[in-house]
Amino acid sequence: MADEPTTGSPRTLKTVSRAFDVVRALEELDGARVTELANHLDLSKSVVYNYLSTLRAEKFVVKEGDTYQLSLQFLLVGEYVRYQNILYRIGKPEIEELAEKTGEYAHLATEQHGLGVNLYKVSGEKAVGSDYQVNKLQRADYLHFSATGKAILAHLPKERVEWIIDQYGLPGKTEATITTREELFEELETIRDRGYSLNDEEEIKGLQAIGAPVTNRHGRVLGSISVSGPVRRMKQPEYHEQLIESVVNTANVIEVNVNMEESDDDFPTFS
Amino acid sequence: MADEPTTGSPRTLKTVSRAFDVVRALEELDGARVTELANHLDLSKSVVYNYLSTLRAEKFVVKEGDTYQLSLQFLLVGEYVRYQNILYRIGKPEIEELAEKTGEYAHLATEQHGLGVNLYKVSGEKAVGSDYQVNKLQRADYLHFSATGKAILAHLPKERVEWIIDQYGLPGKTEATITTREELFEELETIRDRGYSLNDEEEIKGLQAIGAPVTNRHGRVLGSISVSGPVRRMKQPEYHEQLIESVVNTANVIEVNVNMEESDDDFPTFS
DNA sequence: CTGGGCGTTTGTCAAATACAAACACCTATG
DNA sequence: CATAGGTGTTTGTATTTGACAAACGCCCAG
Repeated sequence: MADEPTTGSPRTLKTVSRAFDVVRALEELDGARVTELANHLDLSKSVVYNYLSTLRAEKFVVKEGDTYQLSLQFLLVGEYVRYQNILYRIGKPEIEELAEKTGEYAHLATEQHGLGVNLYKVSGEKAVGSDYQVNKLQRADYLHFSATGKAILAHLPKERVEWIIDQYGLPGKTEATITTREELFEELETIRDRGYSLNDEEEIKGLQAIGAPVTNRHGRVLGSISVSGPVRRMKQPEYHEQLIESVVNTANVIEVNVNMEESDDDFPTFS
Repeated sequence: MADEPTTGSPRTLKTVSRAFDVVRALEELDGARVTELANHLDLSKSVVYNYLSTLRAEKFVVKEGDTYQLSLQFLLVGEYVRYQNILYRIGKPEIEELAEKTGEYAHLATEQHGLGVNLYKVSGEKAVGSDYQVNKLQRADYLHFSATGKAILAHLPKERVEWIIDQYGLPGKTEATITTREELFEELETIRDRGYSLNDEEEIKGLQAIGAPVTNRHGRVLGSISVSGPVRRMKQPEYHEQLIESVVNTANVIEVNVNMEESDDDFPTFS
């Protein structure tokens, strides 16, 4: 209705965007019926019905009785994407070993669209937490308040970090969260200097994490790893040093293996 | 299999379908550039460019240099969908225990759109196979030649089984695969009678699997589990009986727990 | 310096979608 | 048992919106 000037650059297809609005709504509502979705999205029933029918024909949505749900197709495609990721393929067993050795939670993360995504999580023996925490990869989250995130930020080009901050800001999570540019850039330099990152109750009160980046041979950061646990335990001096050693060492092992494999990866895709 | 005349009941949105064509092409090609995709999909460059831009704006695609890839967004949504599935939430730890106890591969599967989807896999100590096999959930596959699939089919309404056969046929995979309706329906009755299913080299030569269904209190089948291993080992009489016992027992435990949690309404399922 | 490859942008017309209203179906309830 | 109000689904139609080809700018190799 309002005359949007035909926005110059990339012409975005509204029909496709709306399809993903439907997907997001189905996620938010944990499945929904036609009318419910129509209200939620401010579209007419018939339009929503057509989107759902199409998504269903594409097998990304299932209908159970009268309610529509996202289908496991997302999981299948998602697992494919994860398996394509070299950091995941190489890092997974190493992270498992790290969790076993330290007994703490271990994480493998990467960056996408300026946010952090966990590729894999394992909990060691000492790690106690809700089943939910361990089993669910939560949504993409800010990079500036996690150990994995800060390790990544520290090795991203400065202009990219600036872009990310412009895009998402630096929202606080606890009293310890870094929320200003200057502080953050200082922190990132410290991280680069000492080779590991620390999340000192900046995300969750009582939780500390130690992270280290994984970069490829060209200096590009592929992602990062971390271990985390209760501050009380994590802060004991000798234990702390030991953990840093383990994390940095594991990151190093992954790095070497990734770079050995990636030499073949520079070829253009065949046919 | 022929195209439907456009005038039909559910009006399907071509723009949305094409967006998913792009997604599938990106999966097939392991990422691609604009021109490559345009050729692959028989669309003009500019059109493909617009689809990619839109998918990127929606964060389901990332651009690395000049090549476009599916993003981890699929994994995040997929993990959400999996976690929504009660069979996964309840079954996962039980399947892990089953794999540990038996030492074999253990699977947790469900049905969607008439095909089988693995929700979870674990490999026990004795199970040796390629890393790939274990780590990757492959695409949705036929139900009629796996132990999990047959256990599911055996407890689906007959008309639904008919629909599935009409839709996908009964393609052979090995010499042992069941490829006729009559044989299959007989087999399904046997499975119902004895309470477990057997895949005797019907999918992969040399591999046997034992499966059992998980149904809810209304008799609707939610999915199934299985263990699998080399025929030589699996066929040893006492071991065989022991495995059946373990599988049926685990399925039962999951069933009880699911039904305790599922106090609410349930709808009959359609595709 | 030049040609051909690429990704991106633009103008235009036809096609594909949004909308509302009608339809069919349920299941509560007076 | 009929009716009212709630679904999901279908249809006709106006027009928004996406498809196309051609042009643009860029980069690299010959």
